[in-house]
Amino acid sequence: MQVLRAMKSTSVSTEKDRAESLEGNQAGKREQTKLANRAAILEAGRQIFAELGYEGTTVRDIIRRTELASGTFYNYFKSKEEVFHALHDDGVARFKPLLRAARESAGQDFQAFMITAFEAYFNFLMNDQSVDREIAAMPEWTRVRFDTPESLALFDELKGDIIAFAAEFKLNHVDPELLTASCVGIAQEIGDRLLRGRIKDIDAAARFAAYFVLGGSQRVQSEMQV
Amino acid sequence: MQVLRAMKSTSVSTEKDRAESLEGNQAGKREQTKLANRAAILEAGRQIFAELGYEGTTVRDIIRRTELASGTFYNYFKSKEEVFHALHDDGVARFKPLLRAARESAGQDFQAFMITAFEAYFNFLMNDQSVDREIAAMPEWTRVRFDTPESLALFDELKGDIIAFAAEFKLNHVDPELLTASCVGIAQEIGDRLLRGRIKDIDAAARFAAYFVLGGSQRVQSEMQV
DNA sequence: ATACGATGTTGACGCGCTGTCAGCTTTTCG
DNA sequence: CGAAAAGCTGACAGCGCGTCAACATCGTAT
Repeated sequence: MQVLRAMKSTSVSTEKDRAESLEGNQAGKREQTKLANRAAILEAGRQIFAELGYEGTTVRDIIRRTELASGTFYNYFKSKEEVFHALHDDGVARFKPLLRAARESAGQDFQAFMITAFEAYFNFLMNDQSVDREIAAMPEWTRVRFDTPESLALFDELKGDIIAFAAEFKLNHVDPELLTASCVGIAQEIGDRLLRGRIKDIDAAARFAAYFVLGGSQRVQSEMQV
Repeated sequence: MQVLRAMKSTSVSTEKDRAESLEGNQAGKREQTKLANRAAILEAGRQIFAELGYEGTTVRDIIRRTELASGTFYNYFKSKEEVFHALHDDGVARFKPLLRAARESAGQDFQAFMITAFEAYFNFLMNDQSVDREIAAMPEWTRVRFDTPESLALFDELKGDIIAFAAEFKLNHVDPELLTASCVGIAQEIGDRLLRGRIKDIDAAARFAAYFVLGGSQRVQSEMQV
């Protein structure tokens, strides 16, 4: 049985847009079911991953939560990994505009960019219904991390921004790759602690990270004393 | 068939010590085979994980590389995850003394500690036969990360060191948890790039990281211009 | 030396997941 | 409307999982 009007309202946004864009036009029924099935699988996957963790879920678990037959799954995805990648990429796509907004609101102000960007990331982490959020928050010892092309594109975009600011501030001896990597590493580790509740204050964390990137622990010291 | 004198010379060091310490004494034969079996499984696991990746390997793959029967595996480990954790912990145990050496050689010099510690970590990553090294170097999109109690203990030790230096330098407004987390994040991301060959110069990377932690991008700029 | 209990090993078994494919249903289009 | 294309279905063979009754080996008491 195919899934026609499945998709709960919680469905993944970018994917939903994809569906709706064809729905308005009188798309062929075939086209519609394909979109609906894909969306149903993704939504089921999002739920199951959140419940069972990445390792714990099976393709069968996902498909069982839809009205589709097991074989149909493989018309849309090769494996659970591909489902997760699609969900992950969707999250990245949702975050991208937030990063762009941070850059635009900051103008030439490197410090403002850093604070806004870290804030945007941490808020996104804590509030967006992304798979990564659910997964990372699980009390597991073994975790997964994903480097999709979409992730790498985001990294490159951030690197581009950082290169621009570095040029502005004559940081010509600072390797942009290393600098960007460090920012990402910091965001990851601090984000992880936020998700696990070991740290509560999102804004303080963002300021810490931003000052740290700009001037290291010394700068943090001078800025954080109220 | 039990494995008595299995262990290749490449076997995991800490575990090997455990075996040899009992071998010298006239340990019971039972005791010996237990150690040898455990070691054989670990060594087989190390190889297979390196060949097939974490996700790709099965308990059967591991046991097939030993002379043991499948049921025996479960007398020693609950799952492949537990094998990996043991291998991982072993790596952590091998790294720990290197970190201690860095702290002792640095005396009261925070900068020296940071440089030596990052150098030690990056060299360890690139040269030690750890599972993590092999795994991280694989061209996968999906990766695993492990937070074992052993890892957390290492983190706490590092945090303790950092707290000591922070007190020395009156960094009383710098949250040690966040600072340590940032160091770890930087080490992870840069280490990853070293493993994947995107970056070559280990010492330059260590200096970058150390200066970055101390004084952020500005400090890197002023220190790295030869 | 022998015998017996304890300890550990073995591999076959039932179960569930994987990915496939022949057959069937639905859609498209002339 | 009818034929061809598209795609859904679920049964199936293959394999990994964790278990366990039967068996082998070791330690120990006599």
